[in-house]
Amino acid sequence: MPELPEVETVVRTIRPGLVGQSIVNVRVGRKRLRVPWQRRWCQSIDGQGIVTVSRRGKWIIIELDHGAMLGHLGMTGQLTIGTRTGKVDGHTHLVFALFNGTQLQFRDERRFGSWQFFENVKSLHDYLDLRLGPEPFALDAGYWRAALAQSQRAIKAVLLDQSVIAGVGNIYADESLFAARIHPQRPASLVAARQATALRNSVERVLTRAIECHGSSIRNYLDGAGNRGDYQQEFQAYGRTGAPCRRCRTAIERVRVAGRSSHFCPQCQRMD
DNA sequence: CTGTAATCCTGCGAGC
DNA sequence: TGCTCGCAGGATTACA
Repeated sequence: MPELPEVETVVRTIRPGLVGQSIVNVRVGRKRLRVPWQRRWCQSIDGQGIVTVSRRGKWIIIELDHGAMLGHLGMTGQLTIGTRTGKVDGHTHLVFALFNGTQLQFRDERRFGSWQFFENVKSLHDYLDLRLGPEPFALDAGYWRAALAQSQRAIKAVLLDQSVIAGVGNIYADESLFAARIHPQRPASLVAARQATALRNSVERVLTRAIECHGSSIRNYLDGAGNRGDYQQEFQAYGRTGAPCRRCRTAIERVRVAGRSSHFCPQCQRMD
């Protein structure tokens, strides 16, 4: 569910309520998340102050006085700040009570999300650096050109590969490819230099605009205050199978690329 | 190094 | 109404 714009929006909406606060209690649900929460982490976290809240790719980093928590929203994760009396259902797996009476809650229907605690920030970043390429903003042109030139994979598969570029998911890959007029199945190495640059710019533009719209809410996504995003109203390709392309009226098609549904305009986005 | 499929889960809409 | 099927914003692993 959440890609970079949604994660960025969550971080921005929870940050003011978290920084400067301290965690006075941790409650853990029974059901296991993708990465099992270690009970001993509760001891480590209890009583700690929250120093910063940030994002790297689709990951959320909550830095504490000593150590840091690393979270991922998976497909259906919701991280919100509520009141201590607020309702939590069976899908709420972590509740961090704060000194001021509010609480940070993690709710996740499908439980593809995860939360981990690291004793020090360095080890957390080592963990991320192992998995993530550069952020998609101000992406180095040479790096991007080389990344595409040396890959025979479909261009969309490269966009979705977090170790090449961090933060792009299925929605924004489709939207960026549409904007740059590139067919999702086109081998990356065959994307011309001009097109590669166009794609790099499209990714940045699409993500920036999506952040302005507070992300896309199709089904589950909510920001840190429990509000939906609006970017779904601006989708050009994603989820528009059969609908007319907003540029040329040709019906949008859907194919499978890298195991994911991929939406594109067969007229605007040519294979050759 | 590829690509593909399966895996972890729950919920929803389509079709019968 | 109730059932089954396919699909869903992600990451990781196994396997051809």
